[in-house]
Amino acid sequence: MKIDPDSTADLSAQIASAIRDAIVSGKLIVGDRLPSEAELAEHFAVSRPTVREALKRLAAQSLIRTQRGAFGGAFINRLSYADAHAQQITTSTLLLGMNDISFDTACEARFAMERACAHLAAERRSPDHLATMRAEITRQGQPGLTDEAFCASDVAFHRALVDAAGNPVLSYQLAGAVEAMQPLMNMITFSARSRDAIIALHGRIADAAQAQDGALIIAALEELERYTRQLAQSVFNARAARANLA
Amino acid sequence: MKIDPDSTADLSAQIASAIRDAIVSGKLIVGDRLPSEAELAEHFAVSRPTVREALKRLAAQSLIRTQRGAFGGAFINRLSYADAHAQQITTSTLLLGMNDISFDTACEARFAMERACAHLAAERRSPDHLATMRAEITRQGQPGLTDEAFCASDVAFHRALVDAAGNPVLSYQLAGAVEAMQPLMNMITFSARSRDAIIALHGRIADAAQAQDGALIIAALEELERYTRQLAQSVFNARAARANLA
DNA sequence: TGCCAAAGAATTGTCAGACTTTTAAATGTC
DNA sequence: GACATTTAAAAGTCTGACAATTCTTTGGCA
Repeated sequence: MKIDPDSTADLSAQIASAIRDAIVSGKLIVGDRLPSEAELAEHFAVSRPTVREALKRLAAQSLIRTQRGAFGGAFINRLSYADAHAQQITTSTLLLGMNDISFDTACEARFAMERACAHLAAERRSPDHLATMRAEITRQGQPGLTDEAFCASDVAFHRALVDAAGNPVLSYQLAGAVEAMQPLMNMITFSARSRDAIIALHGRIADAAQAQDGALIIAALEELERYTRQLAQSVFNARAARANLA
Repeated sequence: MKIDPDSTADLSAQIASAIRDAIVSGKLIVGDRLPSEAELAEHFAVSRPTVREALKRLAAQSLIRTQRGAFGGAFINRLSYADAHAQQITTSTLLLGMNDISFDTACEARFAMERACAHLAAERRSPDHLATMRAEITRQGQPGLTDEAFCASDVAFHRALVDAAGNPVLSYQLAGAVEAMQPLMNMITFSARSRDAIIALHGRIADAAQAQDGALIIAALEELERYTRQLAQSVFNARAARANLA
């Protein structure tokens, strides 16, 4: 592990890169312990605070974890689904929030990916997944539910559908797409009528999953996408009209 | 922005969290300048190195960028597609590399997602996308190409297909799925015969895209998935047999 | 002998203070 | 008004120190 002496970048960034490369390339493997901060400082010919900044960068990406005490130190982390998941959601949320992505673009991407799970979900769904979906549908019909709670339940429903595909990689990838949409969905006001329409479509999806009919799931998802985009359109139009009047 | 005085976590982690929350929740918006390190240190009642470690954590996630000099400081970054992309690929690659994901699982997820782009790609593909696909097909047929170069060209081909869907969110999400597979694909030895088969399927995909026929793209992708998984199977079987003999 | 408690050592976490480098604004000069 | 110089603010880095944590070892006791 070497660093380029005439790079203009921060030393801590260079050191973090060097270690990250060693991890990604497999030179350092899960469970390995890095040298102590003092040894790393000596190796890279920098001070300990600089090494520490580099390690914090890696810790922020869940690449390493540190442990205090004798025989503690920095250890290469096994990147868990949960960690990857969390990072994925943070990144997707920020990307959608900061880049003026249109609701349509995000919606299109999300439903396109979700439809990709339909056939696998139909084939592999367990009673557990079906039960979760039914439970969320029930929750969505309860009176007095806030829009936020309705959205959260919607996300839970769709996550159950995705998880039903029984492919953890797919679940992880989809998590970002589905959950990152939530802030955008939260901007929508759901009337009683629109909630009923969405709940009915959810019911069709659950029925189709129960019947293990992938094509039906896709059909319902397509209708849900159409309806969601139309709903968002009318909400945004109404808002724009109000803004013009004021 | 406050930190919990009786948390057991690192101060730098707590401070990073506090600032990250402010960004995600929108209290800090793109372009905003954080207070100087000295001011942050005073605000959180910690030392400057501790603040710096927190800022490095955020910088590792591309949430902020720092600038030296007068009127420099830490600024909230607009998370670009390129940054999100890079993070997505790193995370996915590590997840696949560290968690004993079977080739089949990763392959299934990847092709399921890619098929999700097919109809949009058929509809929106530009001459540019078609040209890229054709160029990569030509490259793949060149004699003397290493397996790594063949894989890289394969990735480029599929990226062109995904980009043809004309949805940046989809491209970003798919990047992880497609590119993270590359290390796994690199474990395969591609014989001349298998290369020819893959190239033929790529040709069918390009033809279907040109004809704007989404169903044909999907059919070719399904065949490609089948073939890829079968190829991997036989390579792994052969390897296992050799291992048993030795 | 066997077990428990205390000492010791290694290592990260945090702090204080100083110095260097970079950068942009303010100032001065022609 | 345009260009060079000064200046100040801020990040980047270093040194040295101490605190907190945790495993190992050692010592004492029954």
